[in-house]
Amino acid sequence: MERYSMVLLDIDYLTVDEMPVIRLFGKDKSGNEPIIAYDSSFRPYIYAIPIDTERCLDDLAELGLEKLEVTERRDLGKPVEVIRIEFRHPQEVPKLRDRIRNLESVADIREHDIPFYRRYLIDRSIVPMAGIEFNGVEAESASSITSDDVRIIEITDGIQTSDSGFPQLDILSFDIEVRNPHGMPDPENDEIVMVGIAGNMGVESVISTRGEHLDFVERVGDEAAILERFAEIVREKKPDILVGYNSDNFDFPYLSRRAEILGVELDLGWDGSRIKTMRRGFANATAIKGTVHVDLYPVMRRYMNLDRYTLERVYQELFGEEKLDLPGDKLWEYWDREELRDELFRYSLDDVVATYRIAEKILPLNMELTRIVGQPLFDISRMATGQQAEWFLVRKAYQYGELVPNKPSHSEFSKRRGRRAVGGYVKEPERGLHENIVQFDFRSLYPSIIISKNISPDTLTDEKDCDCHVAPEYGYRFRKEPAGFVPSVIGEILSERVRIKGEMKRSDDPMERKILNVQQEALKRLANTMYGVYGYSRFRWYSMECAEAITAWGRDYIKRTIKIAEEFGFHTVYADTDGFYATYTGRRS
DNA sequence: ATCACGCGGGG
DNA sequence: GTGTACGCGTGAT
Repeated sequence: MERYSMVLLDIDYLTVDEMPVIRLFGKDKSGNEPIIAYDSSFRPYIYAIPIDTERCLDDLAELGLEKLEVTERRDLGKPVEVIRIEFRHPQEVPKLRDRIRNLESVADIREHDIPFYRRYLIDRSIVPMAGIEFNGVEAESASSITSDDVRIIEITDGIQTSDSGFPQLDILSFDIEVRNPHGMPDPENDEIVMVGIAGNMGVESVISTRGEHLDFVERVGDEAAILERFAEIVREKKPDILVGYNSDNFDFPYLSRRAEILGVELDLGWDGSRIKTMRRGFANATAIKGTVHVDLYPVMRRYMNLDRYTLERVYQELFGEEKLDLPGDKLWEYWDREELRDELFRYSLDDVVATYRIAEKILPLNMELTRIVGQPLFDISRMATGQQAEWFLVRKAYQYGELVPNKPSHSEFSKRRGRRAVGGYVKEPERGLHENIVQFDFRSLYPSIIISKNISPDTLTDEKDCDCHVAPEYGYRFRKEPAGFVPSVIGEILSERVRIKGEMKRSDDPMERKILNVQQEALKRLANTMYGVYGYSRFRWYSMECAEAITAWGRDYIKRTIKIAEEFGFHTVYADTDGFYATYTGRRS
């Protein structure tokens, strides 16, 4: 047995002999070698909140459930007795949970919809995009499905985070060009003419059947060979991250269909598996086992606020420079006409390099969010900020011994949907040019209110004679003691941020300061998200009372501040939520 | 006012 | 994959 350490990139599970086996995909920190580590020690479980514990244990045993443990957790702060029900396989959970929920001895079931790999990350206290270490044994021979450059390790025990340094990530970006003479590209008819790749692994080229006189073009025989060469490069390089722009919904589905038609295998997974495109609601997501595929389009949509999110627009906003842009419906002519073709090659290269540059700029923040939230980068990069906040809280709930609330039912969801908390106070700006403007604003107004007024679903109470904070306008009451779940978590986030900012001030290494700055930025974003999620209808800790109380206190604070400023001779010309602008008149009111 | 519908990105 | 899912603007009624 040996101690292994690696950077954790991705996670999933397999079924071996009907039992689940967690797979951890990572890279050895020193040699940068790909590793797949198997852990067969983890089992799925859910909680039942019993009405009658003894009867419930009998009823569960009757369903064939043997591993039952009576234990204590808190439910929105209140201690409750629960039965932890262990299953043999994750897929038993959806099969049995309705029957368990419908038992007369059961009041409710909890944590029955936490994906198995997420449960593992939370319960084992490990996070992706960070170091982990474990005891294990090297598998005798890498199985036939796995290429020989991947080490296979069976984890025996002792998995934990390891805090040694984080190596430079291998990032590869890609982008395809299609010859589509009849409107939108149709993979049934329109061939792929170029695949551009760029990254920090010594790659920057366009793979194509033409362009032989251009030094950045790698020329191959036909379309199938373009796809094969692309697959070969990805398989050989095994980048940590593969990025595209709208690649979930365009490049990868298109590549897959063309590969199918041409009989090419897109087996890019470290285990030799094919890329897999999944339907995720209204959109797709393409996954590669091992390498993390990040589609920058959904990431950029969340990161900036623009009218459009085309690659050109996003690039211009981030770097202040225009990139080469050709009309999409004319690209096929650039391919067909020899005198224009070089321009198409340059456009292809420009696109893929732009994609890489955006990745370089935006991934550090997403890596930090991944480490803080503790779920895979693949998921984090496709999650709305509310979802990120929720999974962060799910992890915290485990640490605090709190039960995770269930997701709202369909009817609950539609009931919530129409409701919206009144927003911040806005005083419409006075027309005209104002001189000598003074600006006042609150630092992290909403997070501060949540903490100082202890606003949390578990501190909200109907008791009249409690030691409570009472919300203005609404009169909602929040117990002062003990600290609520969400305020505690935000408190942790903010104090961690203060610690990092202190470290940043002390550091004189510009590289280190930059990293610390991204970390504190990620924490700030998460703290600011926490307020909004109370009013987000799919949120597990949804509370319209909390959402309304926060903005009510916010309005109260800013109005009172404005009033005091006016007593000192200021005149407010514009106010919005957490700040206002004023002129100094000297007239005390 | 309320509701169904369609779009985003990609070529 | 312990699947299964957005949010907004538009035009019609």
